[in-house]
Amino acid sequence: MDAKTFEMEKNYDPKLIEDRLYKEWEESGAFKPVKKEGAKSFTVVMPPPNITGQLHMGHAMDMTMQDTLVRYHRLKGDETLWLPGTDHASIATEVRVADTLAKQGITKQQLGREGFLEKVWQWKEEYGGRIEQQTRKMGSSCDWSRKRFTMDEGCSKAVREVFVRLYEKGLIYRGNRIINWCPECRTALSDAEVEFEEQKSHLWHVRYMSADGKTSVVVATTRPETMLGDTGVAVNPSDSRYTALIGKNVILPIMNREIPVVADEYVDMEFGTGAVKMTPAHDPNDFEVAKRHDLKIIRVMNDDGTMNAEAGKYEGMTALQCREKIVEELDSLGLLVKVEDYSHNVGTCYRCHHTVEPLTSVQWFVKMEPLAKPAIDVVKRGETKFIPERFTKTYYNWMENIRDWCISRQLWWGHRIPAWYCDDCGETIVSRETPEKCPKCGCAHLHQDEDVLDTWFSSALWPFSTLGWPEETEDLKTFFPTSVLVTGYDIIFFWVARMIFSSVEQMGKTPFHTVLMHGLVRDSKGRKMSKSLGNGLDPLEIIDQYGADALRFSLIMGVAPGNDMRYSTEKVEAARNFANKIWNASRFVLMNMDKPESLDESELTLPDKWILSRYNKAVRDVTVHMDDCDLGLAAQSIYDFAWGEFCDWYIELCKSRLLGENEREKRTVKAVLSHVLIGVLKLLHPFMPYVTDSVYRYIPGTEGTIMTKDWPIADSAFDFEKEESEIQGVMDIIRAIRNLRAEMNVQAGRRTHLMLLPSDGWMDALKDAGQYFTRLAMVSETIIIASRAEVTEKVVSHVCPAAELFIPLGDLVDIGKEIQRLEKEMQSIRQEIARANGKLANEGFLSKAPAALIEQEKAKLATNEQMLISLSGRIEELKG
RNA sequence: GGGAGCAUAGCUCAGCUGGGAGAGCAUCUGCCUUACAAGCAGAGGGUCACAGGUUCGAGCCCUGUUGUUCCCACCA
Repeated sequence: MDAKTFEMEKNYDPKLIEDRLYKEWEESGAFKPVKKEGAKSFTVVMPPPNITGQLHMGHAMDMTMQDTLVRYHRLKGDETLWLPGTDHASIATEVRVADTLAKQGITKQQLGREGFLEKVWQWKEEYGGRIEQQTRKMGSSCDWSRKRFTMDEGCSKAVREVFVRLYEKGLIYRGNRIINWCPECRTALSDAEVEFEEQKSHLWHVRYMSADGKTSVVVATTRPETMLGDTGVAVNPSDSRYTALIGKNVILPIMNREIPVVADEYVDMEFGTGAVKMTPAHDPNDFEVAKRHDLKIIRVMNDDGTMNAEAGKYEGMTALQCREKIVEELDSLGLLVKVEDYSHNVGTCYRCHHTVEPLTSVQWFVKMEPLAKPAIDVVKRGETKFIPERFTKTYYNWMENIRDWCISRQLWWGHRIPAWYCDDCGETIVSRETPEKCPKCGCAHLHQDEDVLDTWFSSALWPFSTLGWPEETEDLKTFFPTSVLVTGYDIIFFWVARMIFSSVEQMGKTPFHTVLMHGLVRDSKGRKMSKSLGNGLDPLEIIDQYGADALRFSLIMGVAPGNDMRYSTEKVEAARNFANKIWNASRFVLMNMDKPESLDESELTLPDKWILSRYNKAVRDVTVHMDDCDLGLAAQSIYDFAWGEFCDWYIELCKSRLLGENEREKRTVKAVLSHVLIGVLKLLHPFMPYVTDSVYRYIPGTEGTIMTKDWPIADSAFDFEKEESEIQGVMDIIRAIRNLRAEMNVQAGRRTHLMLLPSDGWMDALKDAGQYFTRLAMVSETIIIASRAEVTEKVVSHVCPAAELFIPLGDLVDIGKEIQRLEKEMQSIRQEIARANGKLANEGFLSKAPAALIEQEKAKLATNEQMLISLSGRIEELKG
């Protein structure tokens, strides 16, 4: 036994391996791209986790998929870069740090902007590294020397550059428009950042008297408090109930303000009373109507969600308090006509989940229409493909209906908007550099816009800002456009779409040719993992228990792209078992090897040729699936080959020669074993990097890490179609023997004789197969017979395509039951024959099915007919 | 209101351009057979939601129905 092998424990223990191996990979520079003549580049940018974040199952899946692709391409010899980084996560981080400070009794305001930002940077230093360490634990082979942060110097420069360019093209503007306002976070939000949730409420019907006091109109509203800001009532122009009122004024109750009745198509005659109160400052639709009819806009709410001076005596109340009071007052005035139960969707903040108030405010916007169109076109032209394809539709749908993007946030942590205002003349200056003086009036009284940018503004530039843009760097030239973007379908709008239009606009190209989507990792009951439910699982704990390879494999195998998956311990255990299987198969091979052996084709026997041929198939399958980004299928292919064919069959089939005395045979077996084992390790390495690399190093003749070796290529010299079907015949016989033994309750340790009557053409394949039956089917002696007449003992028998087999079992055999059993077998063969005959009698099938398929059916039919003859012959004998 | 996904073995899920339904777990039987009990061998278990259609042939393609999940829109 080789000294190296002796070190191998009986079970694979990830803890002894992972950290040490990762350190070695990283320090050796194996994660860095290697320039090679003629090599293609393969680039993945990591979706940057939040600096406040901790690794969760979603990240684990994301990282695993990326690493799997990256390791595959590295093995294929591509110039491969996986670029890691973190996101400053403006609002999330600010809220988080502010909360922590609040617990210490400190407010943001006390610290002031500078002081607060200092705290956040400290926080970043303290926690920003945490997720990096956790990413390492996953085995992620990203190039840490290139790691980036969305607020580092380069990314900040890219942000300014893009902002200024868009401003200069008129695609960024500042305006007073209705936006989503989170009173809790005290900032504007984009449409994408609002989540709707259904809430039970009421629909209040309120009577507004006409100015002349002769008539009235009843409006229905879910938000009575906003009536304080009403500046009109709208009805549908074709609504005969209200024709007389159009153009007249009504009196807004409580405020006693005269407001006009206008006609607008927006109003649905069927809903409510068919008359809608218009509150342009607090409702997006009303805002649009107001613009068309030149209605006044009166904001009645403060930024903190309380009522302002425009609300008169209600000033200072929260919206809800105000609602109660208003309803009371309307009731006492006799203007409350009725109250209906009503449930409707209320917008909430995606960060703090408090109710979002639509209100008018001066903010910065990106004009989307001119950006959206070319971004749709690149996908239509196939320059970026979504996997699975259905997400293309989601993308189009969003892009085609997109509204302008509100990008300013009333926060401190983030990229400050590069706009300055002249205190003297009011000029707005947007500039890459901090301006010294006002270009219009020449004064130096400038102050910068207080706001920061939406965090997704910088994320949108990630595929090129991380590569050095706007500088023309080597990396940018080599690695842009990137290859595959791996991310969850939940951030198509936030991130993927915005990267595409930003890249098309700034770089003139799509940022990646493939978007590989994955779903959510849910808990075992199918619920979304979340902090509030407390059902989240810590990937690090799983790694601690089962190893990183097991976790990785469990997140990949059997998962279809874009589909949600349920996490289950059983799955991880199964993956852990597979890692152990690989470890032990390797251990077996290595126990019997002390030096490298080379393959000599002339020495190969039936099982050798079979496994080499099957191995070729595995190589082809895995490669195709990897190229298609079908990681789940690729993993399945390796699993099936490694366990189901290599371990279960080849290793067992080769043992008689390997443990025998013939040195030449031994060398051949060793050569085949190591050839296939090394191949399996390479195929599996992208999925299970640790166990594969640690085993690889035990193999005689290998040097260094497996991760920088070559991806296997199927060698067609080792395709053996004939041997594949021959061994199929042998395997059928083995299975039949095992089956018969089990059925007859033969003691497991008892060996039995075997008599074989080969079918036509099978003699060659079977004449040396005795060794396999001996080892795999507890056969003591195999006797090839020429006719059934040679069977003189009490036997059980079975018909396989390759042979009829007989096992003498003496008194265990009950002739009556044996006849029954054989008749049952005959029955199923008859059904098969009927099925095949039916097909072959079908004119349509014969004329339209592929020739190969027809031949296959004919062959099967012939085999089955042969088997039927044997069976009925045997039954006749038993009966006679 | 619009769009999408899912429905396959007891459970969780695969199933590539249509060509005899698969895996893991669970269940039952028997095995510590010198790589592995985290293992080996054997067995049972499915009208591929339902109804039509296309086709020589449908789990897969088309139409509809039912159930379920999600996304978008936001009729006050």
